[in-house]
Amino acid sequence: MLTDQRHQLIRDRLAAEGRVLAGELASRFGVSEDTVRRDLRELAKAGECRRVYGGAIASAPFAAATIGQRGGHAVEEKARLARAAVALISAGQSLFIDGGTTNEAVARAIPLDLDLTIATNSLGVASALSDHPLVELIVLGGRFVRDLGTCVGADTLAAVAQLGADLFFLGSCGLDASRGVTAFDSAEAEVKRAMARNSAGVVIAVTNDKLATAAPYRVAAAGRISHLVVEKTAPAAVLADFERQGAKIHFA
Amino acid sequence: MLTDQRHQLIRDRLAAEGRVLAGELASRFGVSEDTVRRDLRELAKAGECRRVYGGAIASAPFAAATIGQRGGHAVEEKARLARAAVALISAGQSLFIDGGTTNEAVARAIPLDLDLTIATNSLGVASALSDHPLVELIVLGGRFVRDLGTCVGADTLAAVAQLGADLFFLGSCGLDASRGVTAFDSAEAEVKRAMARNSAGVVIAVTNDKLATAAPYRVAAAGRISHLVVEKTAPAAVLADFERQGAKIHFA
DNA sequence: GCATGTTTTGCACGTTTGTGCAAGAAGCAT
DNA sequence: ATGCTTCTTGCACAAACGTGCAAAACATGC
Repeated sequence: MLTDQRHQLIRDRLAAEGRVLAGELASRFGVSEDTVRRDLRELAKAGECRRVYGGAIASAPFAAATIGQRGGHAVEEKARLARAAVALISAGQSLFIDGGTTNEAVARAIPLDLDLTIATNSLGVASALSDHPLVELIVLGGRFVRDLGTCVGADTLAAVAQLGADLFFLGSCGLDASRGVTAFDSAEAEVKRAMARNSAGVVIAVTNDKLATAAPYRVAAAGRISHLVVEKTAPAAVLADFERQGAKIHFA
Repeated sequence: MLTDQRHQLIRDRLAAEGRVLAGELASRFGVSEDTVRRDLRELAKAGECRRVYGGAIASAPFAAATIGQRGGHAVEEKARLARAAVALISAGQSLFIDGGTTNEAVARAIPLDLDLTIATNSLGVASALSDHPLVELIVLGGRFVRDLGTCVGADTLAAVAQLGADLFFLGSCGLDASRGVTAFDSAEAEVKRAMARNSAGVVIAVTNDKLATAAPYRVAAAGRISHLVVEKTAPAAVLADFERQGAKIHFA
């Protein structure tokens, strides 16, 4: 990867999110953090960003415009979860990625130098992956549900049925050790079930607010979860229940 | 291999990808890296690219040309075309919308209070429509082609085959009265053909630079075009040819 | 036909640039 | 204050670079 190219991508990201993290960029570009830090130093010298501990933020005039817009603190938490989740992926694997903001964060966190085959029914995930040159992207079409940002229905199920994956990144609505993974919508749950059925492993990354909650429609038993990525502050008691049922716990 | 020939190929690649790698070109052309470097130095001297460590990137004036084409100054013209094209839509209709920046502009121009059923294989179109509350949106999945921003392949064709539409907004690569509508890619052309087959009317909105040009793969005969939306400055002679074959001309 | 000059290309050389690693300093958090 | 992460600096190594040179391909002139 060319140095200037990296600089441009950093600029893009600064424009999109207002701030960047050194570690995140490093894993994304497949280079060492030192290199990213050097890049950031150069951009800062050119006045394109301001260097801060941990990364850099877009310089003043621009920052005002975007940072307010996406001010959520959950954004950072989800990005952290996403980085931990991405660590479970190996080159050459094929993945299902479900919808939801956490999974969109996962898609954004996938390094550019990883060759993967990824099938998704989420528009947001597909968009996030559309600039990954090494990712073979398969869009699972169907009836688009606005509230979810994903496609569901018979067409989606048929498309999923034709595929298999090593890992399935399941966007969870509710997660409870006894009731398992649950969703708010029947058709959505059906698609998730199909993806789970055709995947070797199931990965779920959740923020604490989803833990120990349940929604009406059942997607999978807790025992089906291979990897559970949670915040450091997740309640240990809840995690122990999942762990007992075979899930490997990863802290972001 | 001739020197000028090599130069042209490098130019093409710069135009297509925005950057080139010295080593990559060397192995591709079967010459030494030194030769490629000499080529790049010459092109850089002529202002056609900027030399960077590892290769070269398209220089500013050129980058402006392509970026502008994809979203700079032509944007206003495309928005104007899009507004004129949208006027052809009636409430309650079902549409196919193809990929391309012009069609994305069409999608954005669709009023929020129109209830429609729209099927698209373009991520950009789908995203643009994802906030239209009254639009029933169907995503036509398949293998995603980065350069086109659309899905193609057997899955896409199968999805199209199940649907019918009143109007098909065809994103055209080349448009010529005798050769008809043409596309750059075989799989892309196939999807367009399927959409045209299942639609009552075909609408094409084009900027002047696409008129009277042709690409390798044939999509449909000129006689298949129901509505042609063009700029006010489009050459009358060309339009007359289409009109004779049954297309209704609309000026943006 | 042969010699000469020009252009192009590949190779060898030393130099520059970018990158990763290690060690120590500095910043942040608990 | 302690322990962690992140930062800077120096260093080493590999990749890419430019230059000079020689061989080959081609054209040109005698």
